[in-house]
Amino acid sequence: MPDGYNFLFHPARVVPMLSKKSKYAIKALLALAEDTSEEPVRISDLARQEQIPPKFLEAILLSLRNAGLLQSRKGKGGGYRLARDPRQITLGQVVRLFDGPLAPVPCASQTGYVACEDCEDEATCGVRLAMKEVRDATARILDHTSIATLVRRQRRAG
Amino acid sequence: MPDGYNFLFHPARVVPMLSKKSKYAIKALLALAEDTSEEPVRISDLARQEQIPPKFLEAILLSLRNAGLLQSRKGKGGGYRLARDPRQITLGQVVRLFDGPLAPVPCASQTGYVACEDCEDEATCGVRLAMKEVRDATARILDHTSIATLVRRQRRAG
DNA sequence: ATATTAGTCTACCAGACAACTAGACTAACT
DNA sequence: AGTTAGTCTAGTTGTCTGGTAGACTAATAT
Repeated sequence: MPDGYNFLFHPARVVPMLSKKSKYAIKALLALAEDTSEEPVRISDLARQEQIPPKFLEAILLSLRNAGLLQSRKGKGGGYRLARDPRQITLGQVVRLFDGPLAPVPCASQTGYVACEDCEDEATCGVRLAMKEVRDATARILDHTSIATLVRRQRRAG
Repeated sequence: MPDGYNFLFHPARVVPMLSKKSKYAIKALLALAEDTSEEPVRISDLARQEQIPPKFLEAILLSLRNAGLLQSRKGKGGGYRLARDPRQITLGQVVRLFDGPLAPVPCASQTGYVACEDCEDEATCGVRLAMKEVRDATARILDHTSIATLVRRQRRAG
């Protein structure tokens, strides 16, 4: 991101907090939550439906499975399903899985605290205090928004 | 950031929302606001005091000057000073200058809106709605925290 | 004038990471 | 045995962060 960056040029964000992985993961979980049939959904079908590069989605779903959020089945009739109730899957879990801690700065993180070496006194550091506020606000939102919440909202809006 | 990333290893955050530039900029502004003497402060002095690589700080201060937040004077007795009241310099301004929009995702941004091409209907997109909440909360904090606020807080804590 | 001081500007660099892609492998069903 | 569909390893490409080096220019002091 150039320093004097002119927003009129509509450039894509360079340092997105939310990676494509997180975004695709949420979209995939949402699609799986909305799928009423009890049959597993194939990667290829999900990829086509949600406009996600198939091989990329494959890696994402695998991570979600390893994290215990999804179940998989191989072979014919196989695919992916949610491993638990959509109310029990929060955006906070997903975002932390793919993008790491929510805090803008490691010294303000709960789940991934790391001290900064250039800081004399953490207790009085203004940057840290402000960033802790941001982290707390972000966590409050993402940890209280579940896949079920999003399904409900989308139904209401659509 | 590896997907199954183990936080126990305390690795430095890989996708920080707050770049070193923003962090150093805030620390420099803070130091300048706390400097009571009316004389300009040299880059080299500021760099030593705040533990910032001098040539890197140089570029940062230049950006802040071009953005109208700092004044500079060349030659002997020269250096940098705040160009305006510390109450009129918010963290939001600084962070947007160096890191771009606050929104985690371009389609949720006020200052740098860009539509996402894989999204069918923006009004019903759950990801966007949640990220807009995050953006609004972040903006509420950073746009209402000024350099003067941080000075006050540090005094109280120290 | 001229030497010194101190900011300005351009250019460059290494390493890391995001966002994909290719292809071999393995389990399950028919 | 053959087909289907997930698993896993290993790239690739392009971009950005966090820095460094060095020439240039303006202001001040002598």
